[in-house]
Amino acid sequence: MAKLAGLKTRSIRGSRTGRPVMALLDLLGRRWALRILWELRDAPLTSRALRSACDEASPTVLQTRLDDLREAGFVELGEGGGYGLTALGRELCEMVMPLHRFAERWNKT
Amino acid sequence: MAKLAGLKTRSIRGSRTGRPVMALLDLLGRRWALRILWELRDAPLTSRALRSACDEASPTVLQTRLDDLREAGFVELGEGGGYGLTALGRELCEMVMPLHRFAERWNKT
DNA sequence: GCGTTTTGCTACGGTAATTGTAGCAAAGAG
DNA sequence: CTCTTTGCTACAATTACCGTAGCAAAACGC
Repeated sequence: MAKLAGLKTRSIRGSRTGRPVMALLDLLGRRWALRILWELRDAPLTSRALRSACDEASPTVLQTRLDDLREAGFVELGEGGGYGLTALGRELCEMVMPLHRFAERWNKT
Repeated sequence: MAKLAGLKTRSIRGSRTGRPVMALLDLLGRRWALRILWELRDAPLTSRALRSACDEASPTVLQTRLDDLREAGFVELGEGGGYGLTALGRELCEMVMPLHRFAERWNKT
């Protein structure tokens, strides 16, 4: 119910302001969203493997976020099982990648 | 208390895994974090102006997130009042900017 | 076939984060 | 002094999230 309620109250696409960026920032601002994109960066993972990669995060949120990302068209569930990035998702992931180098330098501040 | 509890349970820098990226993804994954960076992209804003820009978000979270971003060194409070990005924050913001164009295309999917 | 393992996914109670409204003290302007 | 605006906080209510356990279905081995 938490999932449905979340999907009802929040409007991913178009958001309240009508500006697409806001909707995207809203989606990426939810917990584990960026992390999931990050972990799927170079290979699809099964739901269980993804959970392990995400520091054993609760399957409840992971599933919810996976649904969000799937509805947004960034993630898809392969027919042979396992979650992977779509073409659009890979494109988005390309923008998240530079954060790696940045975080390294940031840590030394 | 929510703020202090948040800062206690979560460890922004270094995080649980020790990898800086995870700490950064964790920080940016909190609500309004990305949005705040976005709204401060080209000019400092007062706390009230920022609130208006963020769709009248609750000042409680905004303040908490502002503290988080300040502790991380991305945002600073100018002596004349008003929140602005630090040099590091501007650098990070440069990586968020491309999301704008991307979101426009994404909306047409 | 039958059991075992793994898949994606969900129920449930507890905890933490977020919301929304109201308001404070301090600093500046008139 | 009065009025406005600053950054910031209290408080209760709602929502999101966590952690454990477990389900049905599909794929394995035998």
